[in-house]
Amino acid sequence: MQNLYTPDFNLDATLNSGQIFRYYEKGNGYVISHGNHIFYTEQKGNNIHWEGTPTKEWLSNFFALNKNLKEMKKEWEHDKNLMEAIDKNWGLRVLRQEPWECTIAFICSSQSNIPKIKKNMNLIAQHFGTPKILSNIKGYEFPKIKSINNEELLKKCSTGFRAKWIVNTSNNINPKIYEEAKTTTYERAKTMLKQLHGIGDKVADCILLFALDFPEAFPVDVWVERVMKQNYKHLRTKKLTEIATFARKHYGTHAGWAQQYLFHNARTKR
DNA sequence: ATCCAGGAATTTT
DNA sequence: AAAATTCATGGA
Repeated sequence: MQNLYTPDFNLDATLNSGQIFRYYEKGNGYVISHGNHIFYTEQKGNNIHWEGTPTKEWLSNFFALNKNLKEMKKEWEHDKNLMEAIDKNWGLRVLRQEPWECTIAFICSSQSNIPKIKKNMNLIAQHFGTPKILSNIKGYEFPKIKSINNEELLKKCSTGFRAKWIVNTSNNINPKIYEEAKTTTYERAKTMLKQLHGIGDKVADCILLFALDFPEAFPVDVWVERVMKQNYKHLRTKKLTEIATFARKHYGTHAGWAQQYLFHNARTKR
């Protein structure tokens, strides 16, 4: 296995915080399928070991190792509740995903839950994607853009009423949308994504944050809504978009990372 | 404005 | 054990 130095990194918290869905536990680590890549990885202290298709460069980018968590934490020191969430899950990182897979995952996420999204994504990869087997590591490449276009088959993936959104988006998406979105402003990129079927404010923010390098995007789902309203009483009467706007100002350029800590902490505590 | 779509997970009774 | 509720988008 190859080795990668990963300071301030928590593989368990990162994978289990509802960002990616095609992975399973194996041995002391995980088998992860994402985009075209399949690999096994496990963490030992400040290093991860891995084997599979990715290069070291791809993995470093995927795990967003260039981001400085200690600096982010400093910017958020005024927020006591966030400090608690961070300390409990130190090393949780926002991954840099392959945008198409991320798009489909979060269209599936609407009115759903993490175990079910995992089921949807694994079935979609099995039905529409290509199997990839590296000795004892088994996974699927995620189907290419435009190829997820059979509504009947999508319904067999338990996607329910989202099946037609996926077909519609798959057929109508401009493959260059991601490159274009990356080079424009947060607001404009969000507007572009929301043209697609099944993508509203929350799903758009997830794609911006998890795949398009907009760390300020602050997706507000019920968990985050609850925790924000609890921590900031003046938000109790506000709408979701107002909460998101407040949070982007309040937490700054990496508000989305703060969101990821708040979300994971809210879901795992008790 | 309000209701519903499909469905596993979660919470309440 | 069984019943009610959860959950984000778009269309009626």
